[in-house]
Amino acid sequence: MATEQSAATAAMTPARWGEGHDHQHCIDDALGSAAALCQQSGARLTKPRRRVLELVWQSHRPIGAYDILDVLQAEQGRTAPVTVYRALEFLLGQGFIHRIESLNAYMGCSGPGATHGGQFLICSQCGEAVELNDRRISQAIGESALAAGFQLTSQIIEIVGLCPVCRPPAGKG
Amino acid sequence: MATEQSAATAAMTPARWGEGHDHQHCIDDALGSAAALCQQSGARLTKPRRRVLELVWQSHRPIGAYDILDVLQAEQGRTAPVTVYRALEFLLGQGFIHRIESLNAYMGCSGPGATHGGQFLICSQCGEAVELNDRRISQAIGESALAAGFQLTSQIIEIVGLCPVCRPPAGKG
DNA sequence: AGATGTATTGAAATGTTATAACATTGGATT
DNA sequence: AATCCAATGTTATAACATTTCAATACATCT
Repeated sequence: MATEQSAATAAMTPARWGEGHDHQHCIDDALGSAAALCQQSGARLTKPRRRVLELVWQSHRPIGAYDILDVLQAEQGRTAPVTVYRALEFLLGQGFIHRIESLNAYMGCSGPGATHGGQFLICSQCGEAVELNDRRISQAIGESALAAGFQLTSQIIEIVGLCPVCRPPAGKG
Repeated sequence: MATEQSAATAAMTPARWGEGHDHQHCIDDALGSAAALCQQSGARLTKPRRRVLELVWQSHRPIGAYDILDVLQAEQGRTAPVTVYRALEFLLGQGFIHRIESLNAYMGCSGPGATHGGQFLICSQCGEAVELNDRRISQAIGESALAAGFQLTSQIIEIVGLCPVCRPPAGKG
C-alpha cells in the first residue's frame, strides 16, 4: 500500500526529521500495537511492562536501563534493577523494543509484529536513532555469511553518524 | 576430501576453518605488524601493551577485558582493570584490535594498517569470530545512510550464527 | 468461593564491565 | 642532574546486568 520501498529513497527517509512530529502519537501507537499484539498472543502486558515500554518510547533516543530505573524509583519509591531488566526482557522477546548493543540501551521497535533484526542509524550528536529495514543490507550480509559457510541467526547493524538535523549543512546550500 | 565449498565460496572462506591452522603464526604475525607499524608511526608498543595484544591474539575468540586481567594478575600479581583498559584503548586506537560490541570483548584485527570498520561473523556455539571486509555490505549501508540523510562515521556489523565447524552438516553430503 | 499451579513481581546481594582521579615511574631532552 | 611528558600504578567508583529466594497476582478447576 502506501509505503512502497524498493527504489525509493523518499519512502525510507525517516519521517521524523521531515517536519514537526507528534510524539505523543508515536507513544500511543506503540502502546496500542503492543496491547493488540499481546491480546492476540495471550502475552500479558502488565503494568510495569507497559510503563517501561512507555518510558522507552518517551523519546527517540535509546534509553539505558538505569535511566528507566531512575524514573520508576522517583515514581514509586524503591525499585530494583531487575524489575526493569525483566520488563525489558519481556518487551525484547515480544519484539516491542530493540537493544542497541553499542550503547547498552533500548529503543522502541518501529514495526512490531513484523520480523526483523533491525538496522539502526544512530546520531552521535543528539543521540537519536532510527530503525531501518533495508533489504539490500541484510541480503548482502546473508550472502557474505553464506560464502563464509556461516549459518546465520541474527544481525547486529548499528550505523553511527550525524543525523540530518545535526550534520553540517550540505555544501552549496 | 578437500573442503572445497563451491567456487566463489572457497576464496572467501576464512582460511582458518579450512584445515589445520598454525596459530602461533597468527600471533607472531600480529605482533610483528604491530611492532612495525609502531616503528613507523612513533607509537610505543610497551610491554603491557604488547602483552595484552598477545593475549587478545591467544585465540580467535573475542576475549573480555577481565579475562585478560586474570592472566596478568596470575603472571605478575596485583594489576588493576585500568591497566588492561588502557592497553586496549591504545591497541584500538592503533587499529590493532577491534571491539565486539555485542560481546563486550576484543579481538585481533586481521588487517591492521588497512582502513576498515570491520564486519564480524561470530559463532554463537564455539565463540570464534572472523573479520570480513565485504564492500557490498558497507556500500549498501553507505547508500542507506545517505538516503536517510545521515552523514556516516562508523559502522558496527556483527553477524551471529554458526560457523562451518559448529553448524549442522549440510543436507546431502 | 476456595484450592491449586504457574507466571509475575519484589527485594537483596552479587557479578561484570568500564572510567575517574590522583600519585608515581622512567626514559628522552636539555 | 633537572625537567618534561608519556606511560603506568593505585584506589575508588560508576555503569550495566544477573542470581537467588520470597511473595503475590492470575487463570482455571472443583
